[in-house]
Amino acid sequence: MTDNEKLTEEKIFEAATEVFISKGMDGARMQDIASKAGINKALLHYYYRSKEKLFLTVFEMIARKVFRKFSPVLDKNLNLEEKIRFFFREHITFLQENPGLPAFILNEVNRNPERIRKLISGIEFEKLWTDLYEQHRTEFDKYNITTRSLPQLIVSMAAISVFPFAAKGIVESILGRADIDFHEFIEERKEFAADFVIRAISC
Amino acid sequence: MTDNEKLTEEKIFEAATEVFISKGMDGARMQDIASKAGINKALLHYYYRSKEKLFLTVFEMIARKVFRKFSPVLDKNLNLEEKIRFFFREHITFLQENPGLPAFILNEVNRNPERIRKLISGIEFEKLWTDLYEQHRTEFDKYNITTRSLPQLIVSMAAISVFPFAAKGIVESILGRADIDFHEFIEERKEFAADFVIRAISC
DNA sequence: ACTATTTTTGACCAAACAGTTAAACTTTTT
DNA sequence: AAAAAGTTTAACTGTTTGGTCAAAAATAGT
Repeated sequence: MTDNEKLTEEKIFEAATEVFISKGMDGARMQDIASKAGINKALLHYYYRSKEKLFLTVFEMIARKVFRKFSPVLDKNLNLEEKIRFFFREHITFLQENPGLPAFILNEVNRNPERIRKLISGIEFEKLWTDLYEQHRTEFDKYNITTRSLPQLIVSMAAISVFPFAAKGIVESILGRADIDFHEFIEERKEFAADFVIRAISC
Repeated sequence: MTDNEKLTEEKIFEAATEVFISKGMDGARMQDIASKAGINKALLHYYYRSKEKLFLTVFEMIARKVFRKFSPVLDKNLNLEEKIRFFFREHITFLQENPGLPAFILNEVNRNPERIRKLISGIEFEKLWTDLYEQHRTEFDKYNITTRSLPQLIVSMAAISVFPFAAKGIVESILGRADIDFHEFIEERKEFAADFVIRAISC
């Protein structure tokens, strides 16, 4: 039955996603994934031939999901300030719902750098830079953002958004000492981050 | 010979540090560490009883090294702006020399959150916050930095400094597409980051 | 109802792995 | 120089792991 097949394959994929995110490629056990999916270990290899193949499927899907979250910024018809607010609101909300993704991706990319090359080799970055530049040429001039400093700005924005989740354990621990709840901190961060960046560029 | 002993133990520790940083706890193999140290695998267990013990020794040493790098900011007799410049210059330079540390620590803390609790339980954060506040009370008032926004600011500064290294593979790849060298990018970042933060708070 | 195909399982395998042991070798102590 | 203590090794062990296989169970095709 092709209906059942979809179900099983999906159950495996979901279980694998969970286990890989929390344990990483090396720490994950095929038996754990099978158990979590409520099936036999042999059935895992029936659907996905090897651990490597299963991992790659999961990793690509997650990476795509994450990187996709950066692009809506490009086609929104907003001015630079609105775009920055839009980005932090949407992106941090996405990470709130998927707090484990940054650490997972960062770790796996570091463990095997070729993975990222394959993933981003399909993206037309040249077009991306130029598009962004075209869209906000006058504002970039006004704010003194040059070809040289734009990457610094973008990496900084990604950092401000992603880092608290990538370092969740540490940040959570330290905030706890000051009686600050992580969730509250993140909620406030959506606005703080936008204000912060906008002030930084508009002086 | 206690001289030889030190040498062997040190050789093991150095080899273990290298392997653990590049492969992580789960990915590291005792045999690899032994080979890299130029010794027998049994000798590893003679000096450090188990993989867990060896890892913990290495991890604590690295974590201490990293966290220590945040504290000099507190006892330097500089005004807030100078301190921010000092922090980014020193911290980014440190990460330049140890580019693998952020990803390693972030990953291992995520993999086992209790580790961090033990580490930072010894630090007096309450004193740390208040010290910082005492030192720069007037400047904080002037810049509108409140008890509420200070943690946001500090996490943002850590993010701006650490993230490019934690996500080195990704950042390097994307920069490469725009013909920007990672090392150059980092070199420029020391000043960019300081300017960025100072402008963000002084408006 | 019978056959062919697909899905699922339990039992198994070889490789990899952390850790052990007993003996050889080296250094220190007396 | 002999005994004691500390260091290093090769060979081994028990377990965990990813992966296989043949047979059973379920489903689809006729």
